[in-house]
Amino acid sequence: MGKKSLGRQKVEMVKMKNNSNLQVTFSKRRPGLFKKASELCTLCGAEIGIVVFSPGNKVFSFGHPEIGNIIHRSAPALHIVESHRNAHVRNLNMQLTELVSQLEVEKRRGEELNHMRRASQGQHWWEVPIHELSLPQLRQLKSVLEELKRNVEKLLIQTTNSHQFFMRSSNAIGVFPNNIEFDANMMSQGYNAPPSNMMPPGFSLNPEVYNPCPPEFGHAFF
Amino acid sequence: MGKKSLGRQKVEMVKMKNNSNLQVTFSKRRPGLFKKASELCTLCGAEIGIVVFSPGNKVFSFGHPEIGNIIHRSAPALHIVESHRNAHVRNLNMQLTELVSQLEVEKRRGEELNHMRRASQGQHWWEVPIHELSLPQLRQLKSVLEELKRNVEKLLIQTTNSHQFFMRSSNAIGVFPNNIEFDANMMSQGYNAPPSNMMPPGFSLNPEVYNPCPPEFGHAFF
DNA sequence: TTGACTATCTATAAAAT
DNA sequence: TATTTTATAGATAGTCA
Repeated sequence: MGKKSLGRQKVEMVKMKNNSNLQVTFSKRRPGLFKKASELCTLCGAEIGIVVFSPGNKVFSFGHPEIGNIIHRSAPALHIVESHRNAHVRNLNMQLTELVSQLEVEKRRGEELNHMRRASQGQHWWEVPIHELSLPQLRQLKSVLEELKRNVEKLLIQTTNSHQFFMRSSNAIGVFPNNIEFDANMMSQGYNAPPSNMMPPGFSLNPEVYNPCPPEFGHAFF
Repeated sequence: MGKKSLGRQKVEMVKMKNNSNLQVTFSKRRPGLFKKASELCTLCGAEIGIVVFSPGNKVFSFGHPEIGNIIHRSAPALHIVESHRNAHVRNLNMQLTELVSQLEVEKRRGEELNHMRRASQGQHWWEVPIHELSLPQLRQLKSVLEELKRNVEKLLIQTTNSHQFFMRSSNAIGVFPNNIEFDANMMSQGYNAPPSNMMPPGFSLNPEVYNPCPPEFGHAFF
């Protein structure tokens, strides 16, 4: 009897022409990618976040570890400054997540707009909801930002206070290397910053979330 | 003659005990992961962003496509509202990247603090630079947020104007489904949002950036 | 879609260099 | 410690159910 199949064939590394093959390949390779990531997390203790926009514009995400694990893994008897820092990070994370979701919505809406334009060539291009949606979204964003700003100002004050406290209680300050530093210039030139993400359980804006079998990783990272 | 090597052996899917093996495995598998991602991008036209924190706390990132490509790939003769949206997204992205980098620095500092605490048990736990660094960082963040808020306000005004323009030029508004909607409640309950990121060329906060051979992808995504 | 199945390609653990 | 080699483990293209 002859061979049942030719088996796997080599595939040229260019965008696939056949669109249905492309879909199948994506559906097979995307979980492969997430599996590789999960293995890297498990074997090496790495922390990984991945976002994938599929050719059909669906969103898939992978993250390890879950945000909750990170927040709670700090030991109970921590130093006051560290808890301030944790609060700060937690706060930023929450606010950031909100910003990110705004962005995501904007992006998806843009894609929708593209689709509608392509789908209705010759028809009325203005028949899109974008100008309707922009106002409430921008207003929402504005209020989120205002709250974020207030929070940061509060933290600034708190940290100032604890800083002064340390100035009084220890003279060790200043002898350690300042190995993390900012300046305003840096910010305006652009840089390479990794994304952060947070996905509380029980709610999904839309995307499929990879929730693998091993307990080691969840669907949020930061 | 006997075999020169046993070849690849199966490895159990748990965190590796031997720390130097772990390092080696990470160094081998991380580029493998990025390669898989790049293949998925190339073959299927997917858009992917990855961030990896190594066991040694280095940061690696992968992104496709480059932010610039996304911004410029919109057709030249686009409708005014869409260009507003693009400006909006671009703006949010830039600001978000700044927030994310702040978060990243906070996170790394937290880990450092943990390391130092573990490393110097019984020594002076207050000998950490955290209370030194917090002030400039918080101040920096505050100014970034203020700028972000100003930008959003500006966009809010611009969008309001274009909205009014459309109100005058078309009566099609309102007949289309409002398929993306926010409300403040949603924001406070948490949701699943994929991260966004932006990494302009020529600058790196710290992390290694994957800059693969094929021209198809760069080191930024969004 | 959503998986099996097979044959083959690719990634990589260990050893050698 | 980094690179190359060896040989197996794992991923997946093509196919069909």
